[in-house]
Amino acid sequence: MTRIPPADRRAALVQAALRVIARDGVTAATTRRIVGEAGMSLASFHYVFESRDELMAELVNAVVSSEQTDLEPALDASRAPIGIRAAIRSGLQHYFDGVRADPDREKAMFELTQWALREPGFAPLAGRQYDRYYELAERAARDAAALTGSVWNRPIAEIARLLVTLTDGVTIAWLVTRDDAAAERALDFAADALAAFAEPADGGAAVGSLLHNPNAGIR
Amino acid sequence: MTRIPPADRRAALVQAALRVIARDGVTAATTRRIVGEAGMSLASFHYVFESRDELMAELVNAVVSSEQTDLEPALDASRAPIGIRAAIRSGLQHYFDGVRADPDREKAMFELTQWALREPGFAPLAGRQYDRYYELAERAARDAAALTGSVWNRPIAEIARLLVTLTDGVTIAWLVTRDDAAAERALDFAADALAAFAEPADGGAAVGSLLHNPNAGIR
DNA sequence: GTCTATAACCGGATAGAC
DNA sequence: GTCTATCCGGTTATAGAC
Repeated sequence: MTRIPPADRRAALVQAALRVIARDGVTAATTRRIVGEAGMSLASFHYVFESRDELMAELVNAVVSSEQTDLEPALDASRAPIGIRAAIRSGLQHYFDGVRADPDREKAMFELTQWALREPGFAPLAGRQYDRYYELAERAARDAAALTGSVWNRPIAEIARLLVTLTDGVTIAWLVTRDDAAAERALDFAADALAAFAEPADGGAAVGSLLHNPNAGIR
Repeated sequence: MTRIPPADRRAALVQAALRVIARDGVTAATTRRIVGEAGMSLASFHYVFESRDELMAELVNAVVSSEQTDLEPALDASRAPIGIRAAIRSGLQHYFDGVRADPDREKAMFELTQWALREPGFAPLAGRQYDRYYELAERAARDAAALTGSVWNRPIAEIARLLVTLTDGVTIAWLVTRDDAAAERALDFAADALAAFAEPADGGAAVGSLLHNPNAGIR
């Protein structure tokens, strides 16, 4: 067959493995299934990868660095300025729409985390996966505040962790129950609770924060 | 060997499987490993179980019905009455202490859920697992309100779902990062946010709720 | 470099002796 | 009823032809 540069072959196998994992789970991602998905021979696999574990490590790294889980508020430049609560809620909705559009992908992310937690020597990979999540959440939190002229009154790293904690919880519950309405209510709750940690950037912040009604906007 | 009633043998195998899963994960729970753990022969397994799937189904059912994950506030009858926020926080701490005391068990619960979600025909089992969680959370929410003379101003089923969503998120984050301080902060956050959904049982509820400061008690 | 063929092993499940 | 021995398919990884 035509020769393929090893780097390209590795990348192709990682992508094939990701498709298999999304479709059938980490357990189903055997070397044979992966090379089948990639249209290669088994020997080609072991020509560019020492072992299945080596591929899995590269796969998690690829997932982590390409991860674009989107918590950014869906921006519409032409729209009127919105409050921080609406910005958070919009970002959460954006994320959740992604989950609903591709549940298998989300299931795969959880499976990869748990696989890494279980596989000896791979736990740090799960840590890096979550560091990346926190990084993305932090960016989203920063943008939401900037967009609405707000400031967070707690360290942004804490806000980011809460965001990930909440989205994880909502995602798992939805994957199990597929209850859209309950998920939306949980996102309302999350937006309300997080908005309580933001205040207007100008001086008159304290009063606004104190009087903020955490129930506002929950239907 | 000595004869063992089939029901006892089934139970013993389920318990052995649970130990293997907690120790080494669902993937490692092969029939051979399970019978090894139980000190039986492979044939004994297939004498009382049609297949490995049949054991797994019984195992999840056993887990679900014996599940005693404890979200109840740690009560001390001799202690002064406490507010709803403290009661919730105490229950969450109680739960989290359990997670920290036996992380493998918690990891196993997540793995079982994901295994069921993935295995054809077993998704309803994951649903029942979560129904049970919601049931336990609902009981805890009811008790916390009764204990503190409060009433929930939202359906208790919603409170229960939020509780499970929050504990799931906190648990996953902790299993990955092992960051105790961050978990405690998240539990503070959860207690504050949930307390906003409770009011004193007597008439003067509205004002108290409106003025409730969701940041109170977060260190 | 890429292939086919195979080694070496582990999985669930079963046959048949006792 | 419980055992040992075995079947058979699937797994990772490698050997060796081309």
